[in-house]
Amino acid sequence: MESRIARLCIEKGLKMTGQRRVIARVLSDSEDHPNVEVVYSRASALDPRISIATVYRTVRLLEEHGILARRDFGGGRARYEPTEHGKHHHLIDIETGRVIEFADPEHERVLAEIAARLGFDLVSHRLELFGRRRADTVRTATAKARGR
Amino acid sequence: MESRIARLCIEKGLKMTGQRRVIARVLSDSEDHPNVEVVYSRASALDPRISIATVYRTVRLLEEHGILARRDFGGGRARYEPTEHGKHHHLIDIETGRVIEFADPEHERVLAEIAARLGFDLVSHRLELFGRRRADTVRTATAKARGR
DNA sequence: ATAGGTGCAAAGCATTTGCCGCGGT
DNA sequence: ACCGCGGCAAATGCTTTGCACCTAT
Repeated sequence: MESRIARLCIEKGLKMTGQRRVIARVLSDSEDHPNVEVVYSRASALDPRISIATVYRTVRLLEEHGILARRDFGGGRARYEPTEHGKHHHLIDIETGRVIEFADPEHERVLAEIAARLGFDLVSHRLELFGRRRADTVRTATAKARGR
Repeated sequence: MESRIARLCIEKGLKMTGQRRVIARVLSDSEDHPNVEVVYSRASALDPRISIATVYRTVRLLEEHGILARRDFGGGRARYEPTEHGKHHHLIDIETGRVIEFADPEHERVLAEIAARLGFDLVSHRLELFGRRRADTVRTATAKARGR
């Protein structure tokens, strides 16, 4: 059966080749924020006749069509996640590189207000927190957010 | 007379070569967020015997010593600004690339709280807004923020 | 004197692209 | 059949580095 991202591609009228279907599946199934290298190795496992150039071309295409979002968590490689994944931001554990997602709807509004005050319409924004796990951490309900 | 950044270098016990003095001066005098290429050309104008490799090495050194902050405003090149420039964030005009600085002290606290809630100490963060100038913009007191 | 800085050119790394044969629609 | 896609390797753009010489301290 078609993966969620493959279905989005079809909706947009993109040509569905074997390679794209595999890459779409990998991305649909990923629960983390893989970089191109990782997408490539996962895709290769499903179908070895895929080149990394195609992965680069495909993630770019998907990004241009608003299906994927490109992220920069430091480390010099772009990382990707499906956009239809709900509004959230990222907290990167600087010791392990682990990425934790969190939502803060109120933030959005505050940022738009700041932009408006400066005479701008907010088009997009980037917000990443870099933190160190506290030694005395008690696991709370919110801390359950799945690492990605 | 020594530039502000040159003085910081001396305080830290860094060897002050002619090239470093020139680069320090360029950075001290810059009111924008230059990338390495721009720092290089400004430095070359003051003293042509400077290589771009030295600029790369120097901004890196200054960053490691906390004198410069590296920024990423998109476009694939790192940009730099002195750290002792007050806490602020950046709004990038997506049409012109112009960078506008704004401060929002309250933000800091909110972000630290979010991190704490997730069990982390906030070490650093990244916040950039990307916006489009509003056609009907009336220039207000806050809009005077100098583009950088 | 000597540890460290500099210039140059080459290497690195992530990403893009030209070319040409191949495959979806 | 036609146009776009994919593989490969070469190109690109930013940044780093090896090496031999030079300079602050």
